[in-house]
Amino acid sequence: MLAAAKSRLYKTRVSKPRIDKPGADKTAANKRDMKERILQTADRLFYLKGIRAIGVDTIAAEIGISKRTLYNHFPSKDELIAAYLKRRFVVASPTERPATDQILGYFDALERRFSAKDFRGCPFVNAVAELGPEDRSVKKIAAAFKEARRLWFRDLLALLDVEDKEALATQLVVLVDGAIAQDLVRDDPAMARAAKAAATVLLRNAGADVE
Amino acid sequence: MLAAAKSRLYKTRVSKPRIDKPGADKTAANKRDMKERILQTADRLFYLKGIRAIGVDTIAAEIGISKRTLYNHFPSKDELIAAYLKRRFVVASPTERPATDQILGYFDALERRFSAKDFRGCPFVNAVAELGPEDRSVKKIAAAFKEARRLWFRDLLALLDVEDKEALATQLVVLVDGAIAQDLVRDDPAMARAAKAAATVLLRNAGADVE
DNA sequence: GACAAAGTAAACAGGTCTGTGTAATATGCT
DNA sequence: AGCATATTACACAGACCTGTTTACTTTGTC
Repeated sequence: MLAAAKSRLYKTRVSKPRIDKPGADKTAANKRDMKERILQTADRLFYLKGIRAIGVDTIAAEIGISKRTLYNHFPSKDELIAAYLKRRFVVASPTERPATDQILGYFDALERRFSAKDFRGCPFVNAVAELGPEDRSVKKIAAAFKEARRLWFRDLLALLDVEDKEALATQLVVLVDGAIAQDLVRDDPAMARAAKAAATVLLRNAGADVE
Repeated sequence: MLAAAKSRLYKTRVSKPRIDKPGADKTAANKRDMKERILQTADRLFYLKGIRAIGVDTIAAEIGISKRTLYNHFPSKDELIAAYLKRRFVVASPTERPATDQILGYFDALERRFSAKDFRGCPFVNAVAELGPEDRSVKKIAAAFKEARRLWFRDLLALLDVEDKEALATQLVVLVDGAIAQDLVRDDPAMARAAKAAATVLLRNAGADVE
């Protein structure tokens, strides 16, 4: 009764259902889940709508948690943004397939991504464009990602017998980012095919066996 | 005296120096100047700091005019953004130089722009990234610009004897935007050179006389 | 000198955003 | 059963943003 009497001071807070609220489970495992769930939602909204366009309120509301909980997992929006970008930092690992297949297949995968409804350009380029180059930490992550992808191409090129694999790898990432930028603005997945055609010419010109 | 008595109602507004305020000249010619001056300042700030990062207050304060004056020239910030992008919509006109020189020279010019202190990527791509693809008008202007540049390349290629100039023109703009995106993130003007080298290979492969 | 046009400062309305404070409540673990 | 911890709802501070209003001033022109 004491609790009830006290709670009358606070608007309409007597005893809410609170049945299947998302944050109900408080085990250590689910605490990690919560962080991951916040990241997943932030990823989707930041990427689709823009980092500046999405407030922390929106993210919390989308998950169904309070803003306070979000701030218990991430000390600031900046930290959440950094975590979002770090989580996007995934570079494909080389497979058993022939190197040329993997390189040219990358452009096929790109075209498939362009065709997806929820594609909205490169999250790293977008973040730098949105937050400005003054944001050192964001730019650093973005630059690291771009270099990692360049190295992925370079290591595949090393398996081939091409001249100047460093330069060629740089040209390939230029083609990739160019296709992405063009598709972002023009909504034309064929840009990936154009980039692939160019990549094919460059590979053949460098002495690789293509086709 | 009456005016003085009245004005006492308003804080500290008795008679300010107002000597060489920018908006002092009110001829029709200078009215155009004012609009242009607003656009110039908006351009610089929007491009360097980002459209969302700059408020209309900041622009007005930078010029030394009142916010009201700015709103007398542009009915809303959206209109100012649109005018900013339209003003950026400048495509080089073809010159007397040989077509290959013009095409490859474009990448040299790109490298020079990358090296400039105030380069910050493609204003159209940045605007789409910042404002989101839902902003139809911005995306439309951006797409039109990209297409205009592609046509510029295509018309130059038409002067050469190359096969499939449409496809090659697309590949060239992919290289241009790729170099821009890479430089934006990595601050490396050499990206323009990498794109130029790739363009050279593509041109030669298509049957153009290069070098 | 009078007047219209354009500009000015400053406050304001109404909105959004990040981040914090607080009291109450729910849950897992011992 | 009791305790630590996580979570909740909600209010709020403080900042900034777009756009408007108001009373007044400056300027060129007639």
